[in-house]
Amino acid sequence: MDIRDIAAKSGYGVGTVSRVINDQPNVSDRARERILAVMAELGYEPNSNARYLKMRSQTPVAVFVMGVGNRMFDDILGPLQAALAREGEQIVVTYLNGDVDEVRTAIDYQQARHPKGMVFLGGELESFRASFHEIETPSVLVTADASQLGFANLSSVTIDNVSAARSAVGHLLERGHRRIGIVGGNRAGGQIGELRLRGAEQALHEHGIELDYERDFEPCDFIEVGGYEATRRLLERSGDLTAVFALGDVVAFGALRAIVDRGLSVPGEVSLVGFDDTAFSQYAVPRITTVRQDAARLAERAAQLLLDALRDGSPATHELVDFELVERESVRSL
Amino acid sequence: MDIRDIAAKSGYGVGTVSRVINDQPNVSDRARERILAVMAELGYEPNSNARYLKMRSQTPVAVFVMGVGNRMFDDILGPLQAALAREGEQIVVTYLNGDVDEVRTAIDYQQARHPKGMVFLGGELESFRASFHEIETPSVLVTADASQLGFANLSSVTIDNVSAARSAVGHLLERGHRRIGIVGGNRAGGQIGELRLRGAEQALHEHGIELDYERDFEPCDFIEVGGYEATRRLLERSGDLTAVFALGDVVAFGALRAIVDRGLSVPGEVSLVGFDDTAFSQYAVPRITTVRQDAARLAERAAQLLLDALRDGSPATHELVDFELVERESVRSL
DNA sequence: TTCTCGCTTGGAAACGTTTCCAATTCCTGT
DNA sequence: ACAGGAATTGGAAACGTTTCCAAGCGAGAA
Repeated sequence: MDIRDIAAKSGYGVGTVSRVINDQPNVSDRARERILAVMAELGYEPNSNARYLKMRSQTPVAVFVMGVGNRMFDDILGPLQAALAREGEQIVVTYLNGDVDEVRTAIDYQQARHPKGMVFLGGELESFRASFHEIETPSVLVTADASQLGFANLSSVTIDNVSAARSAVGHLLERGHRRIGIVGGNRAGGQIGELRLRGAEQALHEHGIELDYERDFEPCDFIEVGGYEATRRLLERSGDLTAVFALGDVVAFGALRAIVDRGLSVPGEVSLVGFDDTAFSQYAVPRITTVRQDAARLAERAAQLLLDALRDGSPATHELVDFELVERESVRSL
Repeated sequence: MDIRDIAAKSGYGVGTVSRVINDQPNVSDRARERILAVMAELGYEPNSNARYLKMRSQTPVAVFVMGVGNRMFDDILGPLQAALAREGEQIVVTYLNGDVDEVRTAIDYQQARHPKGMVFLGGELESFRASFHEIETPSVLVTADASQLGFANLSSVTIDNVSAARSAVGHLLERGHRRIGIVGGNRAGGQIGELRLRGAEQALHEHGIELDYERDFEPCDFIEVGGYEATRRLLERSGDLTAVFALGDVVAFGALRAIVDRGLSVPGEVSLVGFDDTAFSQYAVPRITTVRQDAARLAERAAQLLLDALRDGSPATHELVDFELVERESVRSL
């Protein structure tokens, strides 16, 4: 069924029908009414491919979520969608679980549809350096720092991960902790993990302690089981740890369980600080001290950056949003 | 840039170029090579709108996630994407957070693009009865029961929620609990909550107890804060509760916190059982007894049903997958 | 040489829209 | 009654592909 069918049946021309469909002026009420009626009667649906073809218009903003199961991303996704929707921009999200080929395919696929813009949630972007440099679609990285990654063509909004991690570990240090284990940040070298690790190292260094990677650091993916296993190994290796810094709340969740499984209590024997301030750290028993990354604000700024680029063609920008150490119940003073 | 530009520059006709693009036979190696070279040189990218228009082909499978932040959905999404990808089907996911208008818009939008198929994750479908009846795109509901909802045109895969809930509450009953509070399932009447509630009621009934909705039931959304608030209210109202059944693990997470905040211990003073078996219940302290809903299997079956419908036009089917009560540490025998 | 047959190739038509321009109709003021 | 302008309308052209049919070509058979 065609716009021509509608035209024929309604007695008007295709031009008029098209104008009705697109809510354009210069159509008499009579015509509009009649045409709408016929469309309803025939159950007509415009063909969006033809439409997009003709309008040279683009498909909605494509959002890529790098890693499923990290609550932080869920928290960002909602506000992001809301902020974009407010300006009439639809989003289409693709979930990626890290496999390089999969990511490539997905990005290529979406790129081929010429999305208006793209948003990347999450950090394991290193392997895509090559593909990313070619991107000219307005794009923003959320939670990862494009400038540090060397993508001058992409915007990004993130917190200062190294400072944030430094303050988290600093907090532990101020409370008298000296033997601090660090868990999270995956081996492959995700940017986020790396930056947070660097912050931790700095804090330690400022207190005259050099981080012993071999002994006090255990990498893992940002997923509960990763945190659990990594912490288990860490604890096994160095029993004298008095605190654990998890590079993400999901990881902290696993860590908490691992600590308890070892017969230790939090914060009684081992203190724990997380990162992100997702629902987990707010509701866990005990409530977890963590670094708050404001998901809503991140999302909002990302949306704004994208919108700016879409509307005025604003150049790629890098933006930092504030973080905040939120003290709860999982850290004990020594 | 056009397929015609490629044709002109390569010295071949558009037909041949098109055949090269689509990897079709009947093209000499010489031609193929030359055309590929020109395409690379000019950085040509086929216009997918034109292509889809002409091929009357459809956009990828659209997945709708009804409610962001419920870990269960994340757990399903990964395997679902994987299973579909294995058969070459891409997915595009839309996140919905329950607002009726938003859902309508999103579904309309995706429908207009004529997706090959659709998948709905989650249950608050009641308000869309009208729209759903008109769907003729192969679609499957995951986690919700299409037949009970009266959508003969949709497939669905789910567990038997009422039996599962019955066994969960039965477990509590067998352990001697008599004063059981139920929390979760939202007021608006999501199917899932309703079914689980019914199962709980049955179990109680079988033990000669009639559920007092006013006193022992507190509805809430499937989100941590909902579980927290609802449980707080419940506990305030009836202090003699000896167990709480949360209609979802996320809810149980909030419930656990609320119980502890009241100075009660789990399972010492209050036992807790959840539903879903997401990472939360496995890693929580204490580990939560819950009803296992096999996310991977759910996803796999859903993918298969959809694929069948896509390939052979198999009719809508309703499928049940097994559930399992997994006993952990949050239930005490009285 | 001539015929056939199979592989390549070219290009017009079609997919379902929007857009633009020209044509028509309808008012309004004189 | 009529001119002139505004509002409405019709329909051809164009968007960038794929598809189909006809045509070209060469090689092997007769």
